[in-house]
Amino acid sequence: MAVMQAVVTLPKSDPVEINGDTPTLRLFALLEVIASKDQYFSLQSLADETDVPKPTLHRMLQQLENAHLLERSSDGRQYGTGVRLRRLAENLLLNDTAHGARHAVLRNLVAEVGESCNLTALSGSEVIYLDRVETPAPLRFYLHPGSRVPVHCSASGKVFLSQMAPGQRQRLLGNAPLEAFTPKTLTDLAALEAEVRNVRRQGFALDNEEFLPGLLCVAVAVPSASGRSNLCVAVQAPMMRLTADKALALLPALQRAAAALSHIETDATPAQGLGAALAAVAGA
Amino acid sequence: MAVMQAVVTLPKSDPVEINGDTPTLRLFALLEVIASKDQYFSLQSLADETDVPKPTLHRMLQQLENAHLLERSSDGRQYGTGVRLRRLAENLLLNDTAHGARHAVLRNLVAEVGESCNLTALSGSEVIYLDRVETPAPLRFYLHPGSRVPVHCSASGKVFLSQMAPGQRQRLLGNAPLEAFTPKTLTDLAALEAEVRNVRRQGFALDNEEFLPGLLCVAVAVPSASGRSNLCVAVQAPMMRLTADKALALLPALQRAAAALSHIETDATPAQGLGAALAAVAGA
DNA sequence: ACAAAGCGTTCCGAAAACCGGAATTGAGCC
DNA sequence: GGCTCAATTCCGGTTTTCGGAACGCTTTGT
Repeated sequence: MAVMQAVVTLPKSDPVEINGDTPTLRLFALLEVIASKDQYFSLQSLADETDVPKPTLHRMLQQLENAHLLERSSDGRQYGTGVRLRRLAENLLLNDTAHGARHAVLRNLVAEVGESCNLTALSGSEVIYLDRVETPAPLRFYLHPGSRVPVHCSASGKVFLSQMAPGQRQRLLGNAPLEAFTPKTLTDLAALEAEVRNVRRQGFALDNEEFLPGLLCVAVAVPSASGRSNLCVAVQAPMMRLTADKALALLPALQRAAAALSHIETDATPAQGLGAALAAVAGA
Repeated sequence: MAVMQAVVTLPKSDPVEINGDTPTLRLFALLEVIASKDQYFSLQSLADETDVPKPTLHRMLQQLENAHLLERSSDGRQYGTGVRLRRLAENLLLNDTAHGARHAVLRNLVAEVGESCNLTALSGSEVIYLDRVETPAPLRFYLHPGSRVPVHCSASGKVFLSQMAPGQRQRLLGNAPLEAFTPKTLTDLAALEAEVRNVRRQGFALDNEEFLPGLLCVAVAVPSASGRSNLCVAVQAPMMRLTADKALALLPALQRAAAALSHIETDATPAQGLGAALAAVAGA
């Protein structure tokens, strides 16, 4: 990362273009800027970093607020995401039409490792299961797609935490106690922080009976261009079949699947569209 | 007009409104319809279920496709979500930790008091439910997030009123008569004024069947630096389970939750200057 | 206490984007 | 070829958007 300098004056960062040939697309570009923030923001701060005229920005934000896509802290100076926008985002990820391609990758992975695999995302303060494929083995833990699990005691959750800035992580965890689901659940903030640092270093996370007794789980992030991903692939199995040692041996397969999923996310070009994604899967 | 005879044709399901006062909002409404689909769709199928004229729909979809928000299969007949839209959805959820943290506090509070809890804000002349967590008990009053309630007959509303300057309060209430929802609703301006003064003195507000018969509700303000926060936490329950006496016993828990929420708000606020950023770095 | 600065908000005429009925093109099917 | 159904283009009337300038409110500085 860049060296911190004590430059007291304005950071005066790059302009951050709000492009788009139509008003609507400009609005989307604005939303993308907003989506990249992990803090509330003011009209002025946006005006500073986008060189969109203030009245224009005001109108845009007002429009989004009226539609409940954004919310405003009622002193009128801070904006944040609204209910409707969050719901839209969740539905998009859940009903994703690239779902089929991803599902194929998961199915493949299950065939290779022989245990149930999940695709997860972070939503609010919980991990949500976007998709999953079951092991053929008769003994299994079943968590159906769409269900949610706390961040602090799931492998995927710990991966997400490991990608956050310290402040953001603190905000998410600091205000509610860490609920214990099993004796092995990490309920101490310092211990969790250490574990998270560990996860960041090794690039994967383990859940060793921290959520359900007898359940072991390994997760890796699906790489994304930005370096911060909101998708994880994970294997899970009863400890009876999968010990921590054996789980580590599955990492290469997991990482291969993660890479394939990453391609699905980025590869699709308008010219070839869905075909390309499907072909990529077939090649895997 | 001819007599209709061969009415054998289409089931003609419900229209599915695409509302919105501006072109952009109409486009969002369309995206919401799309986001609810779990498979590819054609222009025609959308036209059938939304009664938006085909050329209009075509233009909208084209616009979204050009912006890579949607993708189209190479034969041009099937649409699906695009890379950019998925990334937007992921980023939105990924960075929305403020909301996640607030939700966690609410969940916690519900676990403690055993009744449904809400987070509310003043929006215009009404109280809006920002978020809520349900009691596990089977008997409940359900008001979903995003719904609105009048100020004069809700606990949160009275808290908001109690923080206003007299002139502001008068402006808000003076224009329309106070609608009576139950026999207990305060419809007299002087009575309401007295109640509000009461609320300010004691620091919390009670709604004793003033909005819905059988519903009791207690609210406290989430403290803010400015001294006038427009965020409230509230517990609500059927009087059958929660009498006014018992409700008072929950106040300490409520206030603790309010304090926690207050921290989240200030943490997630960019504030003035570098303070927040430096604090975050120091936390590393 | 008063002035200055910063921020959100409102105004309004010019310019751009949107709308959708009607007509056109292009596949796929008797 | 003739027919059907879907996607696409046309185009002029209507609705939105745009943003410089000016206005108020609050905070900051002296």
